[in-house]
Amino acid sequence: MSEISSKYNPLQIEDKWYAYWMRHKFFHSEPDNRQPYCVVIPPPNVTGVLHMGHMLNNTIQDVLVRRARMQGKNACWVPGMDHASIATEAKVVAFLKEKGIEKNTLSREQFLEHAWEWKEKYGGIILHQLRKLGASCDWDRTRFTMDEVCSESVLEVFVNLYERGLIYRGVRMVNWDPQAKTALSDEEVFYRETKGSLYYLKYAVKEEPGRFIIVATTRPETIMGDTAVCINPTDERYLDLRGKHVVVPLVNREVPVIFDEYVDKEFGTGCLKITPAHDINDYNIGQKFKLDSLDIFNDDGTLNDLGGRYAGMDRFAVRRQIALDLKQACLLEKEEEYINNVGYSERTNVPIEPKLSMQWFLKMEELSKPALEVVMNDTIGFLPAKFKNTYRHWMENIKDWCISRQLWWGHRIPAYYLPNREVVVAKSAQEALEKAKAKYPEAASYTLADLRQDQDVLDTWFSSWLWPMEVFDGIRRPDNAEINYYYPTADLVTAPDIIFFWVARMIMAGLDFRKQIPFGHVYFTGTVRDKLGRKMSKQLGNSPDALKLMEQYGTDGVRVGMLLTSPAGNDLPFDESLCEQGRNFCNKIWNAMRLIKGWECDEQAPQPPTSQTACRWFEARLMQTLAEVEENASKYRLSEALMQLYRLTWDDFCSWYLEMIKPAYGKPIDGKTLRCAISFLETLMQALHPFMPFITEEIWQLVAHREEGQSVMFQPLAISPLTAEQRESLNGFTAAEDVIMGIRALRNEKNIPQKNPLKLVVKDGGKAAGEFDALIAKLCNLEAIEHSDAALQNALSFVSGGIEYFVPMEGNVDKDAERERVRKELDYTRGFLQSVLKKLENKRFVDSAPAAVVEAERKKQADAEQKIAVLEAQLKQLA
RNA sequence: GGGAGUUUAGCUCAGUUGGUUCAGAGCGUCUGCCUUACAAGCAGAGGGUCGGGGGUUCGAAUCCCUCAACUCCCACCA
Repeated sequence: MSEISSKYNPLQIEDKWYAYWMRHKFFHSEPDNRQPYCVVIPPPNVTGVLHMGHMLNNTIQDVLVRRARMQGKNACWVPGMDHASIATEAKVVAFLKEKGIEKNTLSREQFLEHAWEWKEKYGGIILHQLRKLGASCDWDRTRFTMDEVCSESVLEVFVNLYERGLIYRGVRMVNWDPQAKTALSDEEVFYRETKGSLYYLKYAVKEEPGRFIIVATTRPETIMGDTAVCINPTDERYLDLRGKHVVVPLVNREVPVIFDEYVDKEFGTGCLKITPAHDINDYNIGQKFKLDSLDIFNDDGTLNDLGGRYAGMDRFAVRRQIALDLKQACLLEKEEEYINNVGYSERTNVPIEPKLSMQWFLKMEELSKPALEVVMNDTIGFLPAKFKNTYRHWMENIKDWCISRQLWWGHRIPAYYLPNREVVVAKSAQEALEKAKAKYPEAASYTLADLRQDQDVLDTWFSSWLWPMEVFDGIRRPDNAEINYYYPTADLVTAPDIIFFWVARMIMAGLDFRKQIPFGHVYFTGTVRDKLGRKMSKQLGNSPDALKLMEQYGTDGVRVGMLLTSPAGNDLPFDESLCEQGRNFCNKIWNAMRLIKGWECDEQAPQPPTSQTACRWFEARLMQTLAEVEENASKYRLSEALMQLYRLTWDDFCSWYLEMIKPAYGKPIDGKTLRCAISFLETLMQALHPFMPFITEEIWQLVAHREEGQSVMFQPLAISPLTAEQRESLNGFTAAEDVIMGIRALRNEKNIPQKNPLKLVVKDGGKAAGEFDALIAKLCNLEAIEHSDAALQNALSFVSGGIEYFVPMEGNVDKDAERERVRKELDYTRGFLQSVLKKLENKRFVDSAPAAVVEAERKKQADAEQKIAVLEAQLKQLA
């Protein structure tokens, strides 16, 4: 035994077994005639590094996949990466900047060259980190959302949807970064409370000379773009202005007064200036009232010609200047400090400017209907189900999806503009040219050089929404053997914050292109938070280093730590002490193995009856618990399943069973018991393997001779229903356990060390000993158990299962203390009996409650009465 | 502003159709143990009027109403 360390040392063991699994291609899957079990990974960003969210998410996937694999299913977990256009482009831009290269000095082609180079060199680190986590992915199938299959699939889908009239171009307000001179996606804008001023401007009423209305605005520099002033139709202060006009100050342009509910009567003066080109709400109102849209800014944030004498000045300079000019012209009523939420560019940290631009959209209404239905009717099961509400709310209010992004890294939109100002959508320039020629007579002379491809790329999600199909090349070759076998996939594990971005859209794509749901269940993980309940983020620096954690506590320890406290949909308040608990569990298992391996075996020795009882009992316990574990796991209650195995291993196996069969110090163990113990340990390793893949493989391999190529991961659990004998054994143990705890409590209370043997007298009328008696004697160090029909003097006593037990004491027992103890218990039991009787005396209870419930109350009554009789007798003895 | 959710022991959470097993688990705390696999351990103990109030019921952590606190998502603050 001495050669095995008393501490489990995960480091070498983990690498060793991962290499072994890879060498034997245990994770590789090919279609065959077994039932498939397929999971596609939520593809991490190609730029990503492993963080706690990935740890949780991928651990759960690995548990599900390993369980299925062990059950004999053809398990296939497909890994991959997302090109993540925004995040990656930002990274590459920053990387180039460090090398002194500005993005806007590069051509698109040059930039993409750098980007691919960067991707090859630094991308995909996370996939290697997932191996450290033990992820049993089929690495041969690794996909990238910008590889050939995905790129072609995306183009095909785009063309298809365009031809069906579902994709169209439209105007939309985008976030413009005047410094970077680029549009930003919503994700690249962060909002910050910013101190500013609220300016109260005087607009003259044209029809009533001398009358002014006051408009409050934070952006006086946009008055050049005003095309109306809007008032709430229920605002009595201004009802008489209906049909009238006001004059924009300084600009001296007449604009109509319009009325719309949108305006908040309480805010400012209740008058809102409308600048459709520079505010999304104003734009919507402008659409509604068919107002002109005056774009007053240049791309760099200076004013254009519409700015009149302010043309060429920067927007903020104009704001200051206009305030002064208005004041001078007596058109500024007042100016007050005001704090509002301003959007800033993540890239340049300057306030973004809303700007109208032409974008591509996908119509969602038609696609969303069937996708809503399959979730509401549980064809796709959401775990937990509460996310069905969230999903429904979104799907019922779905808006068209803006799919274009003003970036370079991504799938370029396959739209080609022709000299005749028409647009053609096709998978390639060549096809576009042919389409153009077929459609427009004047295109006969066009060449490829006349085609101008759209500059924008597609939203990242426009490729990931095809992910479950793309990974099997199911878009380009919809009838191939793999997609037919693996699709629909079984389970998807993801975070709830991308339920709309990703989950909903995969369902729509699956139903639309394959007429089949993409997955059977969606397991939503929670958010990993720190002890203070904050989200883990780079800014806060409150995220532990995932790799360091695994090094420190062992991968299995970290996996257990995370899983123990993360039921589906619940946040995971992460605390390193959880990993410590996981590590301690590994150590416990390790030492159980050390104990068993350390026993010398004597094949000639007969099996002691105590061991026979113990083995019979533990087998029953094992079957009972494994059935419950299966029940929980099949309902995706993984935390609960793991906790049950934790207690089965720690309490039942280590604390009870091993103590029961442990031979006397230095003595060998009999062969039968040893084989039993090893077989139980093997079963435990199988059951724990999906949760703790490394230590279970190590121990499974250590406790018996294995051939090269064998693995615990393919050993299905054999769970049989409990027999009558097994139930009896479980009951016997429960009774024995109570007696043992009684004796231990006694020892504890009276400070009698375990090594001092005691005698136990059972007042059961001289009945024969039960099969657990010998075990009680062994575990409590009793020199004898005697059965008697009389109470004992000079002894400590306790009651268990309605029977009195005595432990004779040398010297005198403190009768007063004993009496006090018995009286207390008697009082409690009488009170309990009272409450039971109260129920039973209630006629309405007896009449209306189910028979079983009433019966149970009657049994409680009988038990309590019996116990009271015993206690009363004891009290008499002590008197 | 719109929607959803949560509230049970010091912490993190179970608790399925209202009723046996209903007030539970793990961790932490406290007490006693360096006992021969493990001190990353062993044996015990304490701890909660199930967020407040009201109602339905023979019976409520569970169903209804109401109040309060917290969290998340979406939209947005002229």
